Amino acid sequence: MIELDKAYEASKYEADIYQNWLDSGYFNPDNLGDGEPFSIIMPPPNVTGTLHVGHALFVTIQDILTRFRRMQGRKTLWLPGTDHAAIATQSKVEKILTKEGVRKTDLGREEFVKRVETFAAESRDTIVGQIKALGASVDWSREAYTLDEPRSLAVRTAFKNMYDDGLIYRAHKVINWDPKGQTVISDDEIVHEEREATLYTFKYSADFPISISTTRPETKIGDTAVAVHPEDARYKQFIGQEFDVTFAGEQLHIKIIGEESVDPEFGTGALGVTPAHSQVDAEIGERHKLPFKQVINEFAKMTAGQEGVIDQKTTVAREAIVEWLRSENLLEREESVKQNVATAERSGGIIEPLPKLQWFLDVNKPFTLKKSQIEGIDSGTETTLKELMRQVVTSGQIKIFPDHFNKTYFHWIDNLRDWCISRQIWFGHRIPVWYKTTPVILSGAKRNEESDNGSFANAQDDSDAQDDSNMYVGIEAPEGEGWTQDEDTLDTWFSSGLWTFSTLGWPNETPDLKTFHPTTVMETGYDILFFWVARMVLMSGYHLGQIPFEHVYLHGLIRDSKNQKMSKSLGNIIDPLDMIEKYGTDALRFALVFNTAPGTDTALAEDKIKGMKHFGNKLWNITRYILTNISADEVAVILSVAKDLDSSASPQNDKLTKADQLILNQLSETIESVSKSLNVFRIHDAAQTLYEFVWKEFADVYIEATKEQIQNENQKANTQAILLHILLHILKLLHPFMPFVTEVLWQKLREGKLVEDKTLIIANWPK
RNA sequence: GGGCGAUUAGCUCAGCUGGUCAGAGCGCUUCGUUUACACCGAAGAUGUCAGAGGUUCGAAUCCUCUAUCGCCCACCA
Repeated sequence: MIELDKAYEASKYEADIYQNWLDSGYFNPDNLGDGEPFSIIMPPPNVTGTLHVGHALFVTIQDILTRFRRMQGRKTLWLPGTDHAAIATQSKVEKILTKEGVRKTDLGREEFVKRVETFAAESRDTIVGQIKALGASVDWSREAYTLDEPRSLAVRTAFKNMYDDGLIYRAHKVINWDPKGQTVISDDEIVHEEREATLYTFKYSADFPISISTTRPETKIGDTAVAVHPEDARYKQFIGQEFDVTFAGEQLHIKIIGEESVDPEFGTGALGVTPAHSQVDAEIGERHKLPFKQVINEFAKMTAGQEGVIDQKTTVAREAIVEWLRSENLLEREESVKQNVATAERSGGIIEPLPKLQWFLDVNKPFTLKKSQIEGIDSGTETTLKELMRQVVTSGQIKIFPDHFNKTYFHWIDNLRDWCISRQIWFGHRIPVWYKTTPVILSGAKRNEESDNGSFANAQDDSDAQDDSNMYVGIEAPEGEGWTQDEDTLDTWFSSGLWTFSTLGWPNETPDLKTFHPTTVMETGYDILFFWVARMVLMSGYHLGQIPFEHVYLHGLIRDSKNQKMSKSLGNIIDPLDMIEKYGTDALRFALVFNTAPGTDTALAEDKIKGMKHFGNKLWNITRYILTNISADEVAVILSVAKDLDSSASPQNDKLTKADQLILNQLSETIESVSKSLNVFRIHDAAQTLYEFVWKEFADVYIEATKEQIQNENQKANTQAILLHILLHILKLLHPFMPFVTEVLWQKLREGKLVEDKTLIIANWPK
């Protein structure tokens, strides 16, 4: 019969097996039957380098779900892709250039973007190679990239549609400026770091009646009001009064206002309001129609104040102002406090709130949803993006798993503000807006009477931005001379939000879109529930009137064996390719899903992967044992007996021994349990069940029993048939988890004419 | 400040809708060179399931509180 090596050596087979799968064409749903469609769009890895174990985890989970459904006869699509990851990729390339002593401004925009594209292309190739190494059964013929031409068309179309509906607008607002990265970023790209700070309490000037407290005295140059609680007996009498003071050489006009939001218990109970340099103060400023006085520029330097303050970094100016307060005897108190400082996730720069002209997506503005398949929102009725995002989860149309993330999702939506979608970086989707004249650089632009009256030149004011004839918003560039495209690019999550349908051909009404959208499952990390999952819901709801996916499966983060985050600096990174080389892909895959719960972080030790390699080897040797106990001339008989086993759930064969009956029962229980678990995404349960069945019930008990049974001529054929019967089922059941070793063994059985199906990929899932 | 989650064998964790749920992997101890596998097999040790109340015929599993840890969100200047 067929000879097997004593041990399974994964590296000997994996590459060939994967190539055979590709050649079979079965990763492409066009080559499958007309079963019920099943689709997963792969969360596109960033083209910033190579894959880590986190990627290996999501590839494994998605591949398990995909292979399971394909074997069940569903018309299965798993569509792969990569993400241009605007800021992340740009800064990566900038770092590389810096090492070469080159700055991006030396290259110019066009040349720089070309460099980034080259880097992205190489990175993409690496990533594709790794995804293949992991055994992903994706349809490469449909591979997408967030910045390729079809996706660009989708982005421009989406922008245009939302602009026409008044959801995308351009406005001069206080935004999160990253002085290090020189771009605006959204609320979600901010991370708060707790730091020690000094809270200073002082008066602007000796004749000012109220003391205020702040950790940032330098911003007080931009104060235009002092807010107190309207019921505060200490200050009530001042509300409505206005004062002119000289503060550190700067003339300030301060109005005393009553604000419910001011806490009388904190500090002096009075808040110096700096509308231009604080998100909160900006809101107060809006409510009270206060002037916005900008005193800090894009480089975090002061644009006002006396000598020693103006043109200085904010931190230097702070010292200077405190010094001045001391010398003027205005400083009343200094105390140490803990403070949350907003920093940019990517660059680490400290966020400087600034008023700037940017593009926003309005999440609260009502619009009419023309064609709706959203439960609870009828076609032609009004809704808002926020309501839409909430509704699809409330109604249960989208099911999030594990379900406690529902609460997190709602919590985020409740706190959601308009999304700033423009970025001052070069790499990305250029905003599809053109201006008749070159837009002015807005550095240092002040929001005051002057600027509103025209010093912005071409820059539109909030109110009339929508209908300015000098501006053109379109899918393609406008005809005629003298048009200049907006310099900014879009937040990478804008294009990512379109991912479930831009990958399927939208805005064209393609067969793919019709067949596979809404997609069946979105499988991704819980850490990007807000960034991405919510944005996809928003975009799909708005543009298609559909949910983007029926199920959301959130996986946890992979940590090291000591439960620490993996990072280069800790040197505890587990490289999936190393593991594949050492233990084989199947071992890595099984280790990643074995004994882990969805949505929970998991520790991964190399020992665990090693252990799972042993499991693959066990399977190998089980097959080896069975093959050595079947001779070629027995095959026909064995197959005919095995066929009988297949045809009835509980064979009434009176020759069956107790051991035979037991294992057959255990098999049907295992089949039922595994299918059930996979149906509800309990992958770890399914993995555990299979492990137990294969090793404990089949190998340790039944196979041991067969060593005697097979000597008995009465039982021999039966025993051989049952061994084969169980083995075939195990290979099928285990295939989604360990695709390589199961396929190798399947092919061996095929050589021995023990199975007919050409490949396990489309073998029938056991029932 | 608000929210979410965790606390189960030495380590890492699984235990879905309460009743073979006290488990798995790794590690550990002893024994075993039987032609599937030493990447193995057999036998074995370790846990008042964080603590305190409560619901129940019955709770690791549901409720309340407490403690510790982790994460997310947030404008206390």
